[in-house]
Amino acid sequence: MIVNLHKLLFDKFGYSSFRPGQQEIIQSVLNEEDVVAILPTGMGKSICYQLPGYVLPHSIIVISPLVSLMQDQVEQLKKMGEKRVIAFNSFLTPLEKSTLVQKFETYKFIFLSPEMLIQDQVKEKLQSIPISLIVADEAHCISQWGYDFRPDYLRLAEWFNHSNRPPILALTATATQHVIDDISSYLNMQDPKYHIQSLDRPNIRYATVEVDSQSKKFKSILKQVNEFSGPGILYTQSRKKADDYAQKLSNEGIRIASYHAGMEQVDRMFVQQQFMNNELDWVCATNAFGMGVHKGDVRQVIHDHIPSSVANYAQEIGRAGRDGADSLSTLYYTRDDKDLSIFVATNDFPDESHVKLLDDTKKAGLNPNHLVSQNLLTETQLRIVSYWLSRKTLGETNTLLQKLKKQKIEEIYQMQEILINSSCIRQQIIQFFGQRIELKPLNCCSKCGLKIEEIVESSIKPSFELKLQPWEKRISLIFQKT
DNA sequence: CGCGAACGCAGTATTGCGTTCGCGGTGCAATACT
Repeated sequence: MIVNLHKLLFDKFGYSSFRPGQQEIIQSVLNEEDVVAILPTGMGKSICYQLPGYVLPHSIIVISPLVSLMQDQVEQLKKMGEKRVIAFNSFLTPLEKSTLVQKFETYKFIFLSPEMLIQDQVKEKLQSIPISLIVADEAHCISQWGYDFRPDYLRLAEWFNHSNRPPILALTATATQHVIDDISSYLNMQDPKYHIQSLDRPNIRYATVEVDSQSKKFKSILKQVNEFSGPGILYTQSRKKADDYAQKLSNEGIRIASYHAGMEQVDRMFVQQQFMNNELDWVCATNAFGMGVHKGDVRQVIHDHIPSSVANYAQEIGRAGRDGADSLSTLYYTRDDKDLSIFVATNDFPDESHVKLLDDTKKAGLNPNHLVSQNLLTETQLRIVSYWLSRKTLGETNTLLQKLKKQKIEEIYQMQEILINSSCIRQQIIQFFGQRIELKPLNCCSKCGLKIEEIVESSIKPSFELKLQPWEKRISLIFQKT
């Protein structure tokens, strides 16, 4: 297919050149190859399917993890003048859904969740219309969520598992070899092309600070947020802590709000909007916050805990400095924090008793949903155990769940290891993704001479004048060039 | 599991000690209520 991609890029998107990787990915897509594309955060992943949309003749299916993300992307495409676009999700009424599903072929871009994708009426319709491309957006979710949170992520290939299916494009910013393997195998890819960009973010400095108590941690973080302005994201491990920090800092005059899954959807959207519009300088959030937050000038990301994996850590700190300007990530932890991280990660993990309970219930011909209403199983536990039990024997399911739980714990130890050993943090993160760093900036990380705690501790009480100074000046020491 | 807030206690002003208790992530779709 001969297409002037640069002209199309300029005409439709207003850009005069591609960012690294984009053109190769788009070319592969137009060559009808299966593609796994790994681009660092902020490197324009959506262009990789939006541009082919103007070349390819038929519909493009985009599998998206969050309804809010779908809505955003639909809005973005509509703003660009594309009307043939739909987010097919539970915001629609049953009547709207049954009407719209019949008109799928009239849409250029159809956004769907994995859960919606495998519903019978959707599945059947999609099998009957011409489709040019299937896109798995944020494809690491297959690996990250499929096994123990949203099992429908492991079922994406069910409806297109045939010989003349359209090509598939998987997009993500974070992927280890293991995740890449999961993506290509669960999407049933045929001899996929890999387009992998360097995931190193030289403009982000990695600070880690070990403190000896929770209260010290709390105080240091308050001080850092107070004295070094944002925009920034403060990640906590619980909803309550997110609220606590936000309230305390808000009382001290910081424009901050909390964000977590315990909040109403509209409030969450409002906080995200305010943050993106610079009406808030900080968001204090659980790991619910981040996907789809396209804000270039986030200068800081702070953690008050040990993230549940190196991949999650990389994802979260990667939300800083998308504009390429110097940014700082700081992780505060205590010696015991890993225990809480392990508890949180494995607390509701289904075990043998849950598997037996569901197996017995099914054998007795009873409705498993009663187990949830009787609080014997959580909804997630039911979904996970059902998924595996319907595909494996009781024994296999137990073994698998045990293995998954062990893996989750192992991932936390891996994360902790990065914090406590003496090697460069940047190097360790990049090695984790099987890559090498090209250039180490000065004051690269806490292991390479960055002393963030001294800078935070030595800073003078904030005054009106100080607060007016740009944040870069306050800690310019960190960002001296090599 | 393990932290820390809250409480009870002693005994009368404030603090300190021991114990109990609460708390801990991620989302879809659909349903049942206002």
